[in-house]
Amino acid sequence: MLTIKKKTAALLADRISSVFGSDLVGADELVRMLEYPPDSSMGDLALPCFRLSKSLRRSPVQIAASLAEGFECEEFSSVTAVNGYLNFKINPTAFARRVVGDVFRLGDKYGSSQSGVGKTVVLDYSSPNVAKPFHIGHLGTTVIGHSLKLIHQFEGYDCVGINYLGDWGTQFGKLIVAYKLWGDKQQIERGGVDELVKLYVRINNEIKAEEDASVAENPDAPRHSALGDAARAEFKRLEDGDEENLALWRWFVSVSLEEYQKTYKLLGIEFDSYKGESFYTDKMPAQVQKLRDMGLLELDDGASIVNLDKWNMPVCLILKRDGSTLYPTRDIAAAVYRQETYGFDKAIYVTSAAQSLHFAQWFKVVELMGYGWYDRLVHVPYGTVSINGAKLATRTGNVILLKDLFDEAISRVAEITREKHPDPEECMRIAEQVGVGAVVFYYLSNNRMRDINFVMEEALSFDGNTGPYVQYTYARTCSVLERAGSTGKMNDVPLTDGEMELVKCVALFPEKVAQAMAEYEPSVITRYILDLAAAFNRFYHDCKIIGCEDESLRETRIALTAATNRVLHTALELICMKTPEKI
RNA sequence: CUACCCGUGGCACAGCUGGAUAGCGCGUCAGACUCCGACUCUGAAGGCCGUAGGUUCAAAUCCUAUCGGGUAGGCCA
Repeated sequence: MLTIKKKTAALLADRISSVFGSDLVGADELVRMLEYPPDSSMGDLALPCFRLSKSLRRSPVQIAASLAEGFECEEFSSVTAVNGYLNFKINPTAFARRVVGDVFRLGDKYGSSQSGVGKTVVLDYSSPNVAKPFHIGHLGTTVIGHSLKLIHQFEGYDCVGINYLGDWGTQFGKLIVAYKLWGDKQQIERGGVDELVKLYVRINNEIKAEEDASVAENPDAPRHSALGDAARAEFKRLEDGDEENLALWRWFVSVSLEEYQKTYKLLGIEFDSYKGESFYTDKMPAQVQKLRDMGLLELDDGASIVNLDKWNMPVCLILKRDGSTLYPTRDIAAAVYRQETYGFDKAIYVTSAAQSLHFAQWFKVVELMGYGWYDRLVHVPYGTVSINGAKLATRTGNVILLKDLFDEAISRVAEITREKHPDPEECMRIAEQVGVGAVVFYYLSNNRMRDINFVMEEALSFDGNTGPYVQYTYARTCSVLERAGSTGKMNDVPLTDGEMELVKCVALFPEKVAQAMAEYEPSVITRYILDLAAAFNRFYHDCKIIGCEDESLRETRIALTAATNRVLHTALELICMKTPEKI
């Protein structure tokens, strides 16, 4: 399948060499040079000839004129030179026929260039911390990460989605102490992760109180807490394989996971691996030894570090003064394991931009260690989220749990759908798809690097550029097709501007998918969906479809609707949106 | 102090591998449709693209400086 640009570039390359007898400009180069004019009245595609003027030693105006002179082919109804631009007007019927034909022929593969066939990509995303709240701060990594996985799968990659759970560390010592002191098994079984969080918050407060008291008593002595000591001791026992503590730890993890699964299910997310931090504890020493053997490790103030001065970065800490490991150590060990296990062509890490330095550092360390695959590591950062203008803070209670966010969204939608759908089950199903979709669409509308101020009212709005708007449009196409009873057929009828705009928009999809993947940017798809929905709604408004008198025109319009329906479906799924046929 | 990210109409955002009159949504005002689904569509008002220099035939887009906001920076993750 060829996109308009590729097809045009191929024709142009021939044209240029036959007119100027020069092979200076290749088709690939021309694809990059071609652009869409700001106004379609100028043309559907344009080649600015300014950059060619140096190599062809002629003025842009002359070049455009020479190329336009007698340039005829069936693809274009006209090729004209305007102020140094070579403007192409597409032959509408042939073009529409080809585009819609591609959509019908390729079905749910339309838009994919299959550029990832035979390659493997590992995606590390979502990764919540066990026994800590799963809140909207995790929405970015979860939704962007999964969307990137879907996009890569669509392009033919073998994908491994990894939920790198925060399931190890001193917080488990604290949790064990807290549970033994105040915990209630049945309460946790009933209340789930919320109860664990309560225990965790309580012990942290008590430890802080003890420390403050110790300072008040003797300002010169270091801060101290008996509970803190107990927590460290329990974690040590856990590390040493104490059965009782291990059992508790497993239980805490499974209770937390159970809760997260509910949210994942709403979003349609499944992971291929849940290997968390705990899995890598025994894989770190080998990497530390390798660093030491290679002479990369330096002692600094008792800690083991890798000096990164040469690369204008602060040192990367590998071991604490007491010899215990750190975050970068674990990430390096995990990357090595994943390369050995999956042989990835790309490993993508979706985390907050706040961690950019951390990733830059350990990526560099991996390179220094001589691992040839260091350049396959990709950090995909995203901006931070605030709520109503205020920063997220567990302590002050300024958090919105993901499950509460989705519950709220769903119940608001349910109030509206209830009138239309008396069947409670159907009503809830639709409310779920639309409510969750509204939040996801809102989040994925922006450039991922932009900081988001999360305003519930806006996220759940139904007007304008929103999830409900595009899902509604999709449902409308479904309804039209159902009433039509067929998927139509492209006939040789003249197309209006509105119809052509829709066809051009459909034709753009493959480019957008490629761009979204190249930039690791799901919002490219989100905005494309908006364009497509708008183009369809204009078409829908201007043209009678089912009620069209002319049979061959009616069939054509139904086919256009079917193509739109197909692409909307594919595109929505790429950004973790459900596609309800009725709303 | 150093590094990275962001700074586009009242609000929230596209456009940034330089290219033809800077786009979309919300809000405001005025219309159309009320039909294939409660929706949607059309038009108007509103921007010296943070500021100042520079490169170029051409700068919202590249470079430099500067201001404002955010994030990170050795024993947390």
